[in-house]
Amino acid sequence: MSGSNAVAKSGAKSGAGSAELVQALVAGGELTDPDSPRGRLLNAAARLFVEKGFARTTVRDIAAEVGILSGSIFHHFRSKEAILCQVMREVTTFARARMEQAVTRERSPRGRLRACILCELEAIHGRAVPGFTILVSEWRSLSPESQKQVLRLREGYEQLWREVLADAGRMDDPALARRLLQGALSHSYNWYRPKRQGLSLDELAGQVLSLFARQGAA
Amino acid sequence: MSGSNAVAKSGAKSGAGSAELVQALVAGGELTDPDSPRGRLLNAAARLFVEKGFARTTVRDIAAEVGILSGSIFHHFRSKEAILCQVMREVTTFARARMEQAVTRERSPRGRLRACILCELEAIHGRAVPGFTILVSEWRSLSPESQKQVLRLREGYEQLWREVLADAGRMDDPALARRLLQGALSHSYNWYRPKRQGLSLDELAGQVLSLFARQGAA
DNA sequence: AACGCTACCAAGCAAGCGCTTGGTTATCAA
DNA sequence: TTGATAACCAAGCGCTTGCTTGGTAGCGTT
Repeated sequence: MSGSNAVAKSGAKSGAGSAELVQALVAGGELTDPDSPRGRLLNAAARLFVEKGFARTTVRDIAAEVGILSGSIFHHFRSKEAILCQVMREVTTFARARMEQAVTRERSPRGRLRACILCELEAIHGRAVPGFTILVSEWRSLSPESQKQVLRLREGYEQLWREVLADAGRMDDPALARRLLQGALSHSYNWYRPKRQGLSLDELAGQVLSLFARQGAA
Repeated sequence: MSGSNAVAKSGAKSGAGSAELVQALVAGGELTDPDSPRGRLLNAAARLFVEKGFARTTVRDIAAEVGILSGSIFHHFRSKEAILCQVMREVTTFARARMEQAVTRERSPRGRLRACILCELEAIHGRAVPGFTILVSEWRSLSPESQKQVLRLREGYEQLWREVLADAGRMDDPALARRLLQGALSHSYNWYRPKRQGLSLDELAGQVLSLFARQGAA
């Protein structure tokens, strides 16, 4: 929970917007500068992977998105899969930093759980963490070695979730609760449409919270 | 979609086993005979789609699985996507019939909900409904027209779920509950391993039930 | 002016893809 | 015996894919 990473070192205040958080992570070398050619490629790839899926996105698509030719991509990345891997790494890093920030702001255990839920929902649906859904939907497109790399980064994120869950209620098994929650939340990408339903992300987070923690501990 | 040999294992509960159900549906023209060449192709395709995903499965893979050459597939199906579509249609048909059977056996609302959860878990993890996970994981691989076809069949399955949910507790919104539940259950495909954890599907169903319906209506 | 470096282009290769074509074999009914 | 039909083979076509190669324009440094 105590951020011993570049975020804290860079002095990111609790209330900093996404722009500042990104800046801090870029400065700490944990994220690629989104204004660099490489960063632009990563962002374009993330968007396309979300939109069409990894297999149906070609390197020509990605290249066209940033206005270069397909071959030029391989000046920046060793392979198409390396792009996916790096996207996942950076998405994970950013999502974790963002959730740490959100959790720190809350005082009550239940408030922290709600913050986590909302945080992940925003990552899935908003533009808060572009490419977040890929972590689930394209997981099997990664080679086992790449999976290990991402998993190592992911562990901190999941650890935070589990701590918050364990604090927030009398769940027999926080790890199980997290898994069910992750499935429920990530699947919402397939049906939640903020305009069509009259349901904001914040309200949805509340509904999820009340379903998963009815007895309302703490 | 159930192979004739997969039945014996899963027919532990009371009532008609899967074999009889498949037979009845085949006789009714709702399912392709799994022993026909076309049926064998559908089964092989379903297995491969689950295992490697639709995009990474080639028609040559499917053909090799049943011992024919790739070109011969197109004697039975118009396109690769038509295979996916048909797999999804038959999986949906079978899963619905199976769940109706399971629900009818139960007397209490809570028992019916539990039966639905277990039923879907068995569809996801067991060999009860091979290819069930594709309905979620490969949904976007279908063309819009094919999606409509499958959706029409799916509607009955979802309707049944919603009725059971509405009966089983004081959920404000059965449709929302179903969606969260569907995400949670289908995601379990990515982490649940019956051998590694000491957790049976039946126990998992119980855990899910108690998390989602804590106040224990009915 | 010469260098080194980053970022990119132009062209295309080898492999793999879904799918087509024309023909062969086995089965079975009339 | 003939003819129809289902099931499949053998060969390969046209296209797309990820990726490679060799070269160049621009820029800051020395």
